[in-house]
Amino acid sequence: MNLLTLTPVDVSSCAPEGLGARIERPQAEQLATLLKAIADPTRLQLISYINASNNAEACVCNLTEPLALSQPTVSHHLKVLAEAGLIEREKRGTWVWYSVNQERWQQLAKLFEV
Amino acid sequence: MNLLTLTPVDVSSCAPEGLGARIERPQAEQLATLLKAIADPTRLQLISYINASNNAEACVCNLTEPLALSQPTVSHHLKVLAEAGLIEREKRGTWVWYSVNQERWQQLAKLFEV
DNA sequence: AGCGAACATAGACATCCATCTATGTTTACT
DNA sequence: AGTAAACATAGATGGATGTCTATGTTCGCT
Repeated sequence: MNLLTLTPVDVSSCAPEGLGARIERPQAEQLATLLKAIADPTRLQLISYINASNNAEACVCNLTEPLALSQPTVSHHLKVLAEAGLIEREKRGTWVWYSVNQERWQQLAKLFEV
Repeated sequence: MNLLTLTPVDVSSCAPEGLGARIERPQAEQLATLLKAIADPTRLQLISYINASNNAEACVCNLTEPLALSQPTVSHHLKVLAEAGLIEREKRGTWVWYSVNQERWQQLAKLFEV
């Protein structure tokens, strides 16, 4: 359960041909795990807020107030997104800066190209 | 709760600028509802199986066996997808044929174009 | 060293959800 | 009309999940 040693699912190998061909259970489960990470209103807002920030990055303290959520709740959601490989973590001093993994995001887009 | 009178969310207006700009709670919730519909391994398989079938359509009885699920469970998932506007229903005699709404599917893809 | 700020983790709790069995509804066929 | 098949709906149940409060950890500053 170490965040740093997590190896996120390889999106491009999840469904190489998108959803045009039959996918079997293991691939479907990996894909679903990835999609579940973004299928939450709070996490969608977090991603959009990070993208809309200066340098397209934000720390936790920048996100709690506009979302009106407690700090642990925001941390929890960021962890879910990070475990899915959709955002990246960078610690600078006391602050932790999160940014969207654009490459991974583009891989996701390919899933919908039927 | 009538399936026929449901008016699915207009995907294109959900997040007109993708997730590059801040989205507020109501839009985020609509989007999440849509994404939750596909964030399930069984429903991902259903979509892929439908797409891979003859004429890109399938009836319930074609889907229960390969997915090893009960018929009511399959019907339930198809209903969720239909309510999200991602698949379409067409009754012919005793059979009900489901097909993927390609237009709506393409709209989804645009959400990931950051 | 000690304190405060930023963030993570743990645990609790209420709600949602995927699945099942049982049953209802519609259609085709004899 | 009666029966069987295809599908939907209802209700139950175990497990996942979003949120909170309380607490731990790390870092900078005096």
